[in-house]
Amino acid sequence: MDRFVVKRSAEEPEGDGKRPRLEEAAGGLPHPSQPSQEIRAQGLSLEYRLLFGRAEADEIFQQLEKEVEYFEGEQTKLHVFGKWHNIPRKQVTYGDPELTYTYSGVTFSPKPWIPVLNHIRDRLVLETGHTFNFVVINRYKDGEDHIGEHRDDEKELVPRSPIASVTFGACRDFVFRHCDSRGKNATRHIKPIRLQLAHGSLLMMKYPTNVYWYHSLPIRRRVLAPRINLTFRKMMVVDKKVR
DNA sequence: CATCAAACAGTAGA
DNA sequence: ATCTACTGTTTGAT
Repeated sequence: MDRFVVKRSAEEPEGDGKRPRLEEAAGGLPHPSQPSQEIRAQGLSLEYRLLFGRAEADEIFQQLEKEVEYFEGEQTKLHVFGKWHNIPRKQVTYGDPELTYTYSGVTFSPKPWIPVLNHIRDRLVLETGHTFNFVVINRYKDGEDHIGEHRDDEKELVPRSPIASVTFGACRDFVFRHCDSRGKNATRHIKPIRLQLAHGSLLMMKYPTNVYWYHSLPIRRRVLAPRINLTFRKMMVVDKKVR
């Protein structure tokens, strides 16, 4: 791994701006309890660290397995290239009640917050100084479950707000690819960036990562255990359009 | 109107 | 013999 810069920064209060954010002014500076790795490439800005120790992560994982209720029925299907597919994972959204979230033409309403999710969310505020009002939970039952390349570029996201990706359970490869180096007509040759996301880890995806970089969780047949990933976001309240 | 897809299937190469 | 990475899909939504 020599094509991107990894910097150690245990104490750095904020990565991308000179001025403190409003949230920090309100809630105090973040207090990271673990050293973080900064991962940078052109247009990519990530911060990776462990958020929970082994014992606490184990406990949260079990709680998630017991208490999270995933979408069923229509909400587990996706229409792509003229065909309907069952998504190769389980998925659900939780969040503040007035929010909605749309992808691939389907609008989701979040389920109301539950204690285990608030526990994780509180820790994120404490450690990063950012607040979140919405979370997408994906459960990959084993290495066959996966998600294809995409960007988190939904309209409802607060512009430039970071996305916090928290992982529990099996460690899986996670791949970033630059939009200009995908497919046959690639205009540039930017090598993909591969990360491994460990049990209890946090990956902060900061602006402008999602403008230029696609990410995916590819199939890994040797992985037999489940992984639960939670992506916490900050969404805007959008008036529902009446047509 | 042009773009392009949170899916899979097929295939080549490791 | 697997497994992985890359290409194409071909149609409806934005």
